Amino acid sequence: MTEAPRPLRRTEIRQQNETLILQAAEKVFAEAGFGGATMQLIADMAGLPKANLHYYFATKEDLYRRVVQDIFEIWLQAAESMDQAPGPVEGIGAYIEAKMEISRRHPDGSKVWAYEVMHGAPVIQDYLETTLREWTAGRVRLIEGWIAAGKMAPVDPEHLLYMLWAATQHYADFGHQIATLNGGPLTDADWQRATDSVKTMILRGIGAL
Amino acid sequence: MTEAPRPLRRTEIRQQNETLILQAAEKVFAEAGFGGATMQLIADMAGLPKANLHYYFATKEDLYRRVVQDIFEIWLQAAESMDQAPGPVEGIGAYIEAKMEISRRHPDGSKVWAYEVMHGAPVIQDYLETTLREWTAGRVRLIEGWIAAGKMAPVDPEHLLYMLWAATQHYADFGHQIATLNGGPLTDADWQRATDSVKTMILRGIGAL
DNA sequence: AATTTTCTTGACCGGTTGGTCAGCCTGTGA
DNA sequence: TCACAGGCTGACCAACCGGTCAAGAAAATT
Repeated sequence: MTEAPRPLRRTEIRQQNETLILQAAEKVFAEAGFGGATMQLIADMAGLPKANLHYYFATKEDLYRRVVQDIFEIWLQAAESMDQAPGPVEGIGAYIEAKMEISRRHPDGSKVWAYEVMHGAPVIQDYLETTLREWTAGRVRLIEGWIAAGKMAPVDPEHLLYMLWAATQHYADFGHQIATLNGGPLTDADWQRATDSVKTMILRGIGAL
Repeated sequence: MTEAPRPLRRTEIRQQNETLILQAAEKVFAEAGFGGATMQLIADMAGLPKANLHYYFATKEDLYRRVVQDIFEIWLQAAESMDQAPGPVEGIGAYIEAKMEISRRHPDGSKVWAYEVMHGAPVIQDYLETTLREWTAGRVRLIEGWIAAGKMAPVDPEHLLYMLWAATQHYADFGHQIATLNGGPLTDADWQRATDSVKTMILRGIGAL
């Protein structure tokens, strides 16, 4: 017997179904890519008829764009952990922890982002050229300040950022490969060890330890 | 006026067309993923009729599998640079250089590999479980030997390997993002600086410098 | 020169895709 | 209570997909 569904308000309905669809879409896009994903598959995963998806999201591209944008927001929030830190040990350490946590909690989102960038960023090119470029420039200045203050070795700030992104996102994007080599999904202890390893190697690599 | 095509031998024809198709396929699979790629697109890029593709490769999956396998071979060859090195500075240094060179020369291949692993490795799962696992186990022992000999800090060998893969392949898989932030494709000097940055940070990060 | 084998290709096919739409259902405000 | 706007969906469609095939062209073999 199914539980009696309490009547929902209009705004609730919209909110609920949009997030339901977005969650399903994130998963399907991560598993199959944009071209491999089908609206029918997303609909089935969301438990809704396909036509209902098109009521909330006009086209497949619109839906995909929303998924990518949502991920970008989460991704940018982690950046705040880097600011207002006295030095690289705290700032970069916190950033690594935040990014590793995202790789763990939102592996599908990370994959969709990777997929989008890998294929030339047809949807979020403007974000790369504006928001991401500005954010990067700001962190480069921050790192240069730390270097000038003698708090870390004179590494190239851009390539340090690339390494931070690469090392942390790798645990989401290549999670399947890691799990295979690990003999199964990473446990809590595995994730802790991974985070510690990345932090130790990078912080020592930039001469901050 | 077109140049008179010298008559080709059978083996030449087969060889020539197969590599022509494989090159086109690598590019298209990298740009669109397996699901987004179409045989028609690959055929157009190779300058052949679609039916001709199916003469050399029975199915789209067969063609895709060949592309992934070819990349895996190149990828494994770079591993040899790590062996027969007296210590981590030479071994890991050479490995980073080899992997960076692959990221530069075969960015499409790297993307197809990333795409394959990201989507659960449906085609090359057996390679991960056999060849890659054995290779990894061998390098873990190599690194453990270097640690025991006091040639580097006691880092977790697996996570060091993940960082090597992540940092180097990032320049291929996320090349578009890097080029955007860089204001254009990386020049020779940019690639040299990138390689040096990765080498310096990682080698210092594992206490080998 | 004749014959066999390999290679090439336009035309075609069943199945699937993203997207549409008319009509129905259901909260909401008067 | 009633009218209306927002939410829902089965049925449908043109376009496109991977793959097939028969018939012809070209090379190898006899």
